[in-house]
Formats: sequence, C-alpha cells, structure tokens
Amino acid sequence: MTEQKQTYDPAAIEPKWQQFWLQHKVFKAKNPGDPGFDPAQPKYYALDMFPYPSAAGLHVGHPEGYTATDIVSRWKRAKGCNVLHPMGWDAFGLPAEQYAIQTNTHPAKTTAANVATFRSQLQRLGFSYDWDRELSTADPKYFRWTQWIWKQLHARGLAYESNAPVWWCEALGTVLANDEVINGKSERGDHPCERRPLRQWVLKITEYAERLLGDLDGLDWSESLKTMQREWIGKSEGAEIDFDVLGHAGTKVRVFTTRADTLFGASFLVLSPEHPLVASITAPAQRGAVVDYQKTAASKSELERTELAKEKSGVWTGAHAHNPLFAADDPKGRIPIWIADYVIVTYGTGAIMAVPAGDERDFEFATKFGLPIPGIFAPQTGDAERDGRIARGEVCCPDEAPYAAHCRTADGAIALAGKSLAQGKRAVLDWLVAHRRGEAKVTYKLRDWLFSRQRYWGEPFPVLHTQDGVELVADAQLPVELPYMEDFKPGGVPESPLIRAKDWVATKDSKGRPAQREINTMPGAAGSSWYFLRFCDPHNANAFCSKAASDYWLPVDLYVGGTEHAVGHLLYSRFWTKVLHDAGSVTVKEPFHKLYNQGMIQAFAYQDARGATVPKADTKEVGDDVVHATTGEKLKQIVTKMSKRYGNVVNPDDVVAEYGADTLRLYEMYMGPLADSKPWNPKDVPGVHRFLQRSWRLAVPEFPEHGTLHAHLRSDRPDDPELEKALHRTIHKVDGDIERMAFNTAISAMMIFVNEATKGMERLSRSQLLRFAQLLQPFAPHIAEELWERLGGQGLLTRAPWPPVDPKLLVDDEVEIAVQVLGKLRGRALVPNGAPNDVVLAAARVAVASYLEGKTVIKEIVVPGKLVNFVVK
RNA sequence: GCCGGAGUGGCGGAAUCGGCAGACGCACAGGUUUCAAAAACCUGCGCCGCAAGGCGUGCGGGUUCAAGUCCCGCCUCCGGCACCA
Repeated sequence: MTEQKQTYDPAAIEPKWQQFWLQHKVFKAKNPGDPGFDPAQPKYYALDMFPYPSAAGLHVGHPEGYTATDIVSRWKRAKGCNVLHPMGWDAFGLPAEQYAIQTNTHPAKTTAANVATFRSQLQRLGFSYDWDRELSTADPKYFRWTQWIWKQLHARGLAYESNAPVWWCEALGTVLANDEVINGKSERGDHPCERRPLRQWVLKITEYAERLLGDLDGLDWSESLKTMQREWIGKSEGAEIDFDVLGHAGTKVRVFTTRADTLFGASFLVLSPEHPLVASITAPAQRGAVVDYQKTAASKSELERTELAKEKSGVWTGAHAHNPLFAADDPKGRIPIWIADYVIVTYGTGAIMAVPAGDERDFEFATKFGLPIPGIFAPQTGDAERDGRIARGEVCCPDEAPYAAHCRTADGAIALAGKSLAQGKRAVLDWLVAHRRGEAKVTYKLRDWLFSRQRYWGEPFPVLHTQDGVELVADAQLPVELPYMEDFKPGGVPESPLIRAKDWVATKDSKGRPAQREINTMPGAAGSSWYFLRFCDPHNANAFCSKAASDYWLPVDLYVGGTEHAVGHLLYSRFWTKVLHDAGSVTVKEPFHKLYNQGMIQAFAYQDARGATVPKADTKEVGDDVVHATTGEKLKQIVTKMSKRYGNVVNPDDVVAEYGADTLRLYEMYMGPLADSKPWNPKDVPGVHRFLQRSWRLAVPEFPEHGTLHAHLRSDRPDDPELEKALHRTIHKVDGDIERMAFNTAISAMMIFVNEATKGMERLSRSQLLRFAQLLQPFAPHIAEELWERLGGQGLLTRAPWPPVDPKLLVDDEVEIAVQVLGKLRGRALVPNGAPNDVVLAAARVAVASYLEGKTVIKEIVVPGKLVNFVVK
C-alpha cells in the first residue's frame, strides 16, 4: 500500500511540463507583425545577463538572478503583458579559450558542448524563455552583425589604430582593457600585467564620456552602481596652465589643475617620467639621474608602482619654470621642475603644478626633498596655534580656507583675500585666459576602449591591410569567419595565433591586389555589447535588428545580473547603444531602464585555530559542532564564497535530483533579499520542499484509492469566508512583493496561507486552490501547473490571468490594538475597525486598568487600528 | 585614505510611512502516530528570572508619548576606487 502513495514527486511532473512548454512554444514572444500579435498588450522585456558557457556547468549563482527575472516574466504575462524573456550564450572570449587550451580541444567544439550542457541545465529549471530567440555570440550569423556594427563605429571615426602602451598579460598571451586589470593583475586568473606598446584597435568611448555620465540620471539603477560608473568616467573640471621653461625659449609645460586658485602657492612642477619634454629640458648635470629614474620607473610594473606608492620618489631635471602670476624678475616666480612617478602620464597633461600648502601629495613630496612650502591661506578658526602653522606652510590645508593677503598680483589684477573658493578659481582663471596663459578644461579618467586581443577565439575584424592602408570588408562579404586552426594557442609573443593561418591572412583587396587580413580579434565584450538588441529580432538576415522590433521592445524593462559588470559590460553596452542611436539605427539612448544587481550566493567553510580553511571533506559533525575529521579539533564556521578549494560548491543538478527544480527556485528566492549576499545552507532546503509537499497535499490524497483529487475539490462550492479573506490578503501581498522584487517575503506569505489552509483542509474550495496555484506559478511553475491540471483549471496555468483582489476582503471588522502605558506594552484591546477614538480609548482603559490606577493620564495617543499609548504621571 | 552597503535570537531572515521587535523557514526540545524508525502532524522556543518582573536590534549619546527605523559621535564586516592633480 505505502509504495503506491501519491506523494509530491517532482521527478515525474517537472520533465512532463518542461517538454509540454517547449513543444507548444508556450513562451514564444510575438513581435509586431507576427500572427496573433496584440498591439493593445503592454510590452515587458525582462533580461538576464547571459552566461559564459563554462565547462564547469551551471553554478547555483546563475539560477538566482534567472529565477528572479523568470518570476517577474511569468507574473507580467499573468498581468496581460507581451513578455520578451530570452536567453543566449556569451560564447567568445578568454574563459572558453583557456578551457580549450587546457583540454587541448578546439574551442568551437568545447563551446558547443558547454552550450549544450548549459541549455539542458537551464531547461531543467523551468525558465520561461522563448528558446526560438536563443543566440550565441560565436555564431557567424550573429557575429556578422558584430562586425557590421564595428564598421559603423569605424565609419563614424570612433575606431582607430594606436601604438600607445597597453596592458599586456604574459600568462594569458594577450592585451587587456583597463577594467580587466585590477591593481596590475588580470581580472581573470590574477596574472601580473605590464604596459607595452603594441598596435591595437581602440574605440573612442571618451567622445561619449559626457553623455554616458549625464544620461545616468534618468536610469532606475542603484545609486551605488551609478556612483561606480560616475567614478569610472571620472569627470573633473579645472584649468590648464602654461609655464615657460627658463632658458628654453618657446618651451612651455602645460599642467592640469582643479585648483587654479592655488597658483600663488605653486613652488615646483612635476612631470611624469614618461613626459615628452623631459629629455629636452633636462640639464646635462642631471641627465644621468633623470635617465636612471626613468629606467627604474619603466621597469616597475604598474603593480609595483602602486604597491610601493607609500614613499614618494623623484629627481630634479635641473630646469626651472616661471610661475606666470609673478613678474619675470621676481625670484618667487622661479620654480624647479622635477619628475616623479606619482604623476601619471595618461591623465590630464601628464604634468602638474605642485602646491604643497594645499595638496597632501605635493606636501609629502616637498617635505621629503626639502622644497619650499609657501603658505597661501590665512585661516581664523580660533585655534591660533594651528592657524599659524597653516599660514606658515607647516601644515597642509587641502580644503577651502581664507586666502592670505599676499595672494595678489603686483598690479592688483588678482586679489584673492576675502574671496570664496569658487570666486578664487574664477579670478585666477579669468586672469589666465586674459593673459593667454591658460584655459578652462574638463578631463575624464575614462580612457578609450582597447578593442583587440591577440587571441584566436574572438570575432575577426572586417579589416584588410592593403598597400594603401586599411580597407574594410564590404557588407556583402560579412561575416569574416575564423579559419579552422589545429593549433590556436597564443605563441607567447604579443601576436595573434591567426598569424599562423597564412592562407587566411593572405587575401586580395577590392582592387585585386595582395592584402593581409587583420590578425587581432575582438574582445569578449564585443558580442555582449549589443545582444539585447539582437534578441528583439534574432533571425533577421538583413539587419542586426529591425527598427520596428527595437522600437517596440527597447528599452529593457528589467535587467538582472551581478555587480562584476558594473563598469565594463554596462558602460560598453550604453556606448554602443548611443552610437547606434546617433546612426539612426535605434531610437533609445539608453538600453537598460531598470537594473538590479543580485547578491552572491556564498557557502559555509570551516577554519581551524590558526585561521586556515579546512576543506569540507576533512570535517565532520559531532553534535552541534563541526570538527576536523582526523585531529578532532573544533572548527569555526565562516561564510565565504563557494570554491573548489574549500569543497563547498553546490551543484544545481544535485539539488534538482534530490528535491526538484521548483524547490531549487523557491529556496534561492527564499534565502533572503535578492540584492544581498547570503550563504547556502543545505539544512534550509528541505524547509521550502516541505512547503511544496503541503501545497500538494491540499489537493492530492495520499492514497490512490481516494482518487487524484480530494473529494471536496471535485466540484465547485461556496468559498469559505475565512480562507477567502486569507487568500485575498495573500494575493495582495504576493503581488506587491513581486513588484518590489521581495521574493522572500512573497514566499513566506504563501507559506502562511498554506499553513492556514492545511488546518481546515476540507473547507478549502476548488476555486480557492486554483487561485493559489496561480499565485505559486511564477515561483514554482511545475507543481502549480500540475495542480491546475488536476483541479480542472481552464487551459494552461501559465496563460491564466492573475487572480483579482477584492479590497473589501483586505480589511477586518474587528482589530486588535496594542495598549501601552508610557510606551510599554501592557495590554490589548479588541475594537471595531474604524471605531471612533473615544470608543477605542474606553476599551484601552479597561485593558490596562491596573496600570492606570492611582495615576493621572496627561496624554492619550491613538494610532487608528494599531495602538493606544497612555502617558501618565 | 576616499565613496557605497550592512550589523536584529543558536542560524537564514521579517518589520514597506517613527507605532505591538523577532513574521516565515531552519535547528533544537516535548508530544501524537508507529512493533520500531522515517515521514507527517501538534506544542514550545530572544536573554535573565521559580515568579512578579526586568533587559534586548554593533557601541555611546540625543530627539520623541513612542526609535531596528530619525540626528550626532564611534566600532566591525562586505563591496568599489585608490598618488587622477
């Protein structure tokens, strides 16, 4: 008998519905013009950051964001929206190629295998993707358009070749963009990187810096993410100022500063060691020291330069400059020119005016090398001791402070005393402009986007090098496909392995003359910078995306992914969208309206007394403690990221095998707020599984002889009013919680309903259970669809509209209010909802009579429907 | 160093607008059922205390009838940036 129990069996129902949905294309999104397209429906575009199909397969971190967008997608469909919810593969790039190299298999082969794994893993989780729109960035039908878009960039003067120093990573055998290098090490693999000059394709993203900054304001992104982009763009308003080099007629050093007002305190100049003027201005006596310093600076990797940044270093060039504010014969205007590696050649003009009285770095440098520190401020804070030290230049004062009386030109054209910071800057800048010694200037930290790699597995450029220079491959000849290469490994030289594909490289230009193909390939971020556009119109053979399709679907209404793409991918995608907008190819200026960053799923790990992490396999549980399996030492539980090293990686396949996809989805959403990082606790998983079992038992009898449904659910009957009320509240709560992406509390509300319904199971009506299935559907679609079918719901649950809420059922006739005396809870009172204050107060007085005895009530506070507070004496 | 975010029971977390702190889940304890176990179900579960009661949202102050929530000053953890002139 027991073996025939009709218990909740996800292994039976999940594949059944997955196949049904897939075969019937239930989640196919219709474009304008498609048969059955309904223009009256609002559109909703819910997008996941598509994955790199790595060999490791899906990680539990992937389904976190994917489940969130799936819930929203299913809910939006139930609310009557035409929903675009696609999935694809970021298949080109370093991770795929590194894996291919490790396994000595061609990346085309490993990528195809990895994609197949990812697809089947995702399909086992019941996501409502429109699989007809699946795409891969490594598919020639896709990258044909990546190449085409690159040609648009080139046509608009936004792609150029450069020989400037770039980040070279020896271990990866390629160059990397700024955002791929962190503290001088590669973001992927943590390998050391260094700067080297190399011919590269570069995209002029800096031309869009101002718009990329300004358009952030209108986006529904977290402030912290916007701040990260703003800081990366790094806008800085200031001035450029020319200093004549003494003894070198006609030679000027141009510096950038945000504090032109401190020019009176500039007591030396500093050029970066790579500054082009260094060689020509260095005095013969200093040449040896300067060249030595330049060599040392060059041999230091960027990593060492930042790590060893604690102590300032530099040498004098032997040259002097003249501070333009002072008369030509005024000795105060004669200032030395130094070189130092704390000045960066790529920022501003690569040269600064040092004002030690107002800048900590300059102060440190001046102190170390005994350079003058002229005081330029006269603060009067009341701390006479400190004010005096600032005035004498003994203490650095980087903030706003009153100017000293001597901050004035001899002719009185500038007199800073009494002026504010803004007025001071203005006064000096106006003077500089009038005397043609400088101008207002805005600079950005953002640098142009290094857009080529010396690797095999990427999009080839549609570029030929001819005897006349660069020639672009005609649109009709796109895509330029990769040649098949047995040996695709980087050669250890800063050159693409494509150089070895001699038959491919050697070609003819449009005039039939010999030409060579470009051997650099595009970076991983190329294909991912526009995939959200292709999803709108994925099979278009005549355009990257029809204007009608992108006009309809864009912008993406909800984009969910990790913070790791805060500057790279999100900035690049915004840039390409703006360029395509300028070219008239898309209407929107911004691709992603709402962006949501999910937190990281972490795991427990165990540390011994020394703080060393003990792999999971070497631990065991003894009672409430976790101890070292061999030494028996008691271990401390910590929360950290999942890692092979700690042996704490959770594989979603295992969770699906044991509990089913619905449990995995539900657990990931129940763990906590989507935006938070939180640890995976295997002991918590059965909790949500039990909730699904209880939901199942509400409908299905334990033993088959009682039928596939409880008897009281086989026909319609009046709804129990108490459960009806509870259900409406639950619908209302779940609705609001999905809206604000608070999935954990939505699930908890459904749990409360099921607990209540379980207490009076036979009171539950078929209609109520059907509506509960509708609520559950976005979260646990398989069990919900199965219950819907068993209950005889009309059509497919995934096509059913969201159940309505009767606002009348959300209010109670009677409410229990808290009664406080002096702010402490002393009793409770039951009063009619909306009762007048005197009725509430009367009931409240009774509830806390013993606390009021012998006291004088001096104040009565009533919060309707919630609480009464008596203030007594 | 600078800029964000966070700190609530044994654990994950809830409290959406200043109004009953600890919803929901886990773990734990007791019980029902069972030959037994699992499962399921019921009850309890912040801390101290026999109780009355007191204490309690990182720490110290403040505002308020009322503070996890607001203000001031600290501490710790996480993320980002880091000599950007």
